Amino acid sequence: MDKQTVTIYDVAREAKVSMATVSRVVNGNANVKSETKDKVKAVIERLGYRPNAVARGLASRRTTTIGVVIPDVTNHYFAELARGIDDVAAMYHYQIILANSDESNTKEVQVMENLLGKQVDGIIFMGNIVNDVIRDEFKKADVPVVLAGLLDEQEEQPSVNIAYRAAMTDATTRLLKAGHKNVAFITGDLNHYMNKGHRLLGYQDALATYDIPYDEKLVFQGNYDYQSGYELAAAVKASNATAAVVSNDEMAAGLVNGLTDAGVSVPDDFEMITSNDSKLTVITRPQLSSITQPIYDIGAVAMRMLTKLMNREELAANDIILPHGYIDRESTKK
Amino acid sequence: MDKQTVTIYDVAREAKVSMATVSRVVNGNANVKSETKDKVKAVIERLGYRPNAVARGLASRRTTTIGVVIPDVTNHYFAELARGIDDVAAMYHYQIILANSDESNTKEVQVMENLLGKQVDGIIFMGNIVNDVIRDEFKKADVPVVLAGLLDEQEEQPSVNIAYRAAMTDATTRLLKAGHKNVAFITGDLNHYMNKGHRLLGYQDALATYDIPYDEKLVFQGNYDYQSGYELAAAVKASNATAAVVSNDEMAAGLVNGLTDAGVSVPDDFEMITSNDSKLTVITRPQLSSITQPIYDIGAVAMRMLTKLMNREELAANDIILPHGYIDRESTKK
DNA sequence: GTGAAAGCGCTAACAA
DNA sequence: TTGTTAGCGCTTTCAC
Repeated sequence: MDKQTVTIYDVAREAKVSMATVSRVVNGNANVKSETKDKVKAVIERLGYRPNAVARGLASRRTTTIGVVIPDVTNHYFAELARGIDDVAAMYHYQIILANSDESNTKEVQVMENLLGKQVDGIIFMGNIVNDVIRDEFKKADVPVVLAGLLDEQEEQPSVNIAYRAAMTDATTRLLKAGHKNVAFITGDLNHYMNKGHRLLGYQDALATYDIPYDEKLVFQGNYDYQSGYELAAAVKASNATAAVVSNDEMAAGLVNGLTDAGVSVPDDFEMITSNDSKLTVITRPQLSSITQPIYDIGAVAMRMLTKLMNREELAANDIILPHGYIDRESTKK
Repeated sequence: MDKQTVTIYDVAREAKVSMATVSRVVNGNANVKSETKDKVKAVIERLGYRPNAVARGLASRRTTTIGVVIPDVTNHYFAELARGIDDVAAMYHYQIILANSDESNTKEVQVMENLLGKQVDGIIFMGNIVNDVIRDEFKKADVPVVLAGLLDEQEEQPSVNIAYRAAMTDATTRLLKAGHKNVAFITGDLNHYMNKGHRLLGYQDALATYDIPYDEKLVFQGNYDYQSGYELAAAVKASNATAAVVSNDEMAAGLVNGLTDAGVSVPDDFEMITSNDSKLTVITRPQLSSITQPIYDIGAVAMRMLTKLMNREELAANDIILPHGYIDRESTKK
């Protein structure tokens, strides 16, 4: 049960070479005669030597570990991002330290400090909001930080996202085109920049195009989960809305069930479009028409971007926008 | 952008004490005069000193990092386990290196090696099967490994689970009691010990109690996902089954939708019970009656167990079984 | 192509 | 209560 017994020193002795040479073969350095390389490799194999990454990290000042702060792994949207991150991290031989933040500023700061203490080579940050406190933490980090599925109003950090505003315009337009005059906009906290500064504007853009006045009574805020969507159903039904665009799938699932339970038939009496195209969209009845977005890819691209930053390579663009789409299912009429 | 500049040495110099003393205050060692402690703390504050966990890990041979191997973060069941793990890990000041394995033996072995190379203090392993290859890897680990939501046929590793066999007996009995003679057993790969060695036996136990012969034609294997459940619907409908117990929620969601789409009304024509009580159970229509299990707690308890093992404390029990329950929803008749 | 040696930043005896 | 001094296992100049 005691850790690590065979060291680079043992290998050097057994192979009758210096530690430096062993280090070279372990790290694939070309400057080793192929015959010594073979000899060393044989000893490594025989002794079952496994390099100590901690010692290596201390000596080289690179840990090949990155930090990932996630609001909650249990949330499918973020889990999907995380999966994209982990896959390309593995591809580049990085490990991931994952930390749940619950979007609490206190926790976010604390996990950032932990991560930095562990000497991660970079950080990918997910969440719903970037405020001064956390922006400050980014500044204190001596390593690159990239945002995945998150926009900083200040645009200080590299990020990868989709065009939330345009996507919301598309979805709203789809409904307006069908003749709806009163389309509800159902979203999360409007203090979140992505909602207020992007989605809402996209919704308004569409209204403007159809010369429909913006009506605050048609915007509803939930907290992104199923229950809040379900509870919103009553208010939505009571409003004069005949359709809705929803910012995320869990709320949309709640809404469609809530509406159905309240005797409102979707899509006959009420049409709706959601935003994430997650598996939930096909589980609900009716299935949910949705904006499509490459969530996994957002994570993957963010991680790829981070590897470049860690290698001090130039970035072609600081804020990457991945393409989105739309798919018709059963919550809209043909 | 360069890492860590102020070291323990800088603090010592500024505070006019030795490194040892600084180390003591940082680690909360009691043997420091409170006035020197204050002095040192002030300097730490002023300089913005942040201990280097890598150096600490090398010197102390403890990294306060644990490895978590997970089949796929994107799977809600495992994500929930991971959340439980992370929460108690944070509570004990451990960080988590998360690695997706996709249940591929190759990947599992590889991530185990990575983790061990990083000198993690312990590992929590999740998956569906423990075979010789991976058992060997556990043996090679010089740190404790605990299984969460996974049983080893050999019972070599500490683990935490629920009584899958009894739970399945309960669910099956619920259906048998209602008068069903032909209850289907729908599960994942029967090569998985948890299915073959526990759930199936539990199903058979219930049948035996009701003197109903076991019929292989009533057992269906899927691969745990929505699609496979949906596709199984046709075969299930074609069989003489009038009810079913299902091993996981995604398959159950697929099955209920598949059945409904095929004109079979649940629960009127067909009753079913699922196993995880996840949010999916309330999203589907009808909502799914389910075995309830404390998934988050399984992760949490596994992590707690690991902390004990890492401290070389005695374990009261090697294989912990957490209580399960049952909840009636709409996929069974009252 | 290979080796010697000086750290990387910290902890943990052991002294004092 | 505090300081001194070895390391921890590796990378990385710098010589040879």
